[in-house]
Order: sequence, then C-alpha cells, then structure tokens
Amino acid sequence: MGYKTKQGELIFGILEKNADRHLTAEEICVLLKAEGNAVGTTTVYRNLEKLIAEGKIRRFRLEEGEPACYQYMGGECHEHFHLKCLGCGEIIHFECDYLGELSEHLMAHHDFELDRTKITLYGTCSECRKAGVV
Amino acid sequence: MGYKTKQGELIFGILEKNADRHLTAEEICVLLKAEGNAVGTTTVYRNLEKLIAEGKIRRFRLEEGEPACYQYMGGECHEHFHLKCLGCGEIIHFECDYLGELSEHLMAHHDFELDRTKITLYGTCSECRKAGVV
DNA sequence: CTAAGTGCAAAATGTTTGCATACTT
DNA sequence: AAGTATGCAAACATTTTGCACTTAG
Repeated sequence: MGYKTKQGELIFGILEKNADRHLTAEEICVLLKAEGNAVGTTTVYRNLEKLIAEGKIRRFRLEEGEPACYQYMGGECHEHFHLKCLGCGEIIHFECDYLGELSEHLMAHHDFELDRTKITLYGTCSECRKAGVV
Repeated sequence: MGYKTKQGELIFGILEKNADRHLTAEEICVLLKAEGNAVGTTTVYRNLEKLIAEGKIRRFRLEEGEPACYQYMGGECHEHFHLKCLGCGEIIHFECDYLGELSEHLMAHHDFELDRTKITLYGTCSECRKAGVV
C-alpha cells in the first residue's frame, strides 16, 4: 500500500523547497500550477494527510478561521520542542532539559503522560517582538 | 451601543453556569433549547462575538476542523492548559500555575514569548494508561 | 490484472451575511 | 421614532466524500 505517483512527489517537492515557510493547501495548488504541474485540490489534501501520517510534514492552525498550514519537518525532529512564531512563522526546534521537568509535572500533578514528540508551542520570537509584529 | 436583550442574557447565563467547561456554539444552542429558551444559531454566534470583544469569554480552537469552544473567563486572565489524550481523545482543560513557570523559562532561556491561549499538549491520560490503550 | 491514486462535482461542516421583522431605549 | 438585535434562509470557505477513470506495481 502506497504507490509512488507524480502528484505525490510534486506536492512533497513543493513543501521541501519551502521548508522555511508554511503553506496552505491552496498555496500549494497555486505553486504547482505556476510550475505547470497543476494538481487537483482533492489530491493535494489527500497527499498532505499521507505526509502527516508519515511524519514528513506538520499541520498548523495559526489563526481563527484561516486555512491550515503545512510545513516540511525533515524527519529527524521528533524528540524536541517546537516553538512556532506567530509573527514570522518560523519554527524553532531545540532540545531542552526543561522538557523533562514539564513532563514530570504533568505526571505528578495531572496524572498525564506527555507525548514529547508532538509538542508545538506558539508565541512570538525576539525578532518579531522587536519589530513590533503581533 | 448595545441593547440588553433576553437572548444575550440567556447566552451569557449558559456560559456563566458552565464556567468550568468549554462549550461549542452548537452546545450552547442545545442547552438553551433544553431550558425552553431556544435562540437562533446566528444570534448565538453574534452574541459570542460580542462577549469575546468585551473580554467576558474566550474562544478556543483545539483541533483542526472541530468547532470552536467558548468559555466564561470571569474577567480574570486565567492561564489555560489543554491536554489531549491520544487514547480516548478526551480534552482535559484546566488552569495551572505551572504555565507561568514554563512561560518564564521560555522567555529567560529561549527569548520566546509564549502565547498561553494556544497551548495543547498531547499524551495519555491515566484511564487509558491503565487500560493499556496507546 | 489488481490495488491504489486522481479529480471532478457534490456534500459536509462551521461560521457569516442579507434582510425583513421585532425589540430597546 | 431611531437604532439595535433577531432569526430564517442563503452564502461562504475549507475540507471531505462518492464515483468513474487512470495509473503504478
């Protein structure tokens, strides 16, 4: 299960090429069309779902009512924090001992076992705070 | 600007009475109807918008594609945490002082200003751990 | 040849808008 | 009376589904 298709590769290609930013499903369609490789919206959504399941990309919902954004995540970023800046969209990845503390706190006080592979926190990076964005 | 209406008070009343939980717009409609005070969906949405603007309630978006949830905030700026169990899908929402610590840590060590309104962590609740789910 | 993928049109979902009517002040 | 609010129906926007057709293995 899982054939390799031209469309699937095109979609992944776009995300890979734009690893530094997040793209909506529609933006992906537009970019593909601009390349002369139009792909149906349905197919884009279905392939995005697959890529998420494979852990190759991530979906983010940034704003109320706005469409979801997708972004290439490499494949190696599973054991750390992701901080996503709401200003510039940049994703900051890092290892941090504090993760252990958070995890312990949740278990001790809330009887909840944290899945450390899915942590994305939102906020504003120093650049954007300086620039007054957000 | 702003007349006091029966519907507006009913809607706020429901939120106030359910200050301990999240309610979707639809749930609010259902609860109102159950009270024998049916209010139109449109009106519910419009009043929710107003209450948010006044800072009396807050809107949360937990999951992709799922409806927004609204909750009475008592005028105080409570820190709000969401834990989503990957086993049963239940969302545990509550206030916790630890959020302040996490927030300070991120600012002090990572120069990142946390948006406390968008925090959802994933993991496994005690029930599901016992049941061996996940 | 068979399973999987594609893409159009249509449905589903949650939310918003147009507008005539009803209510507040 | 004048200005708001209501609520139905219809519009919206994003995402999903049904289905006949194409493509990969």
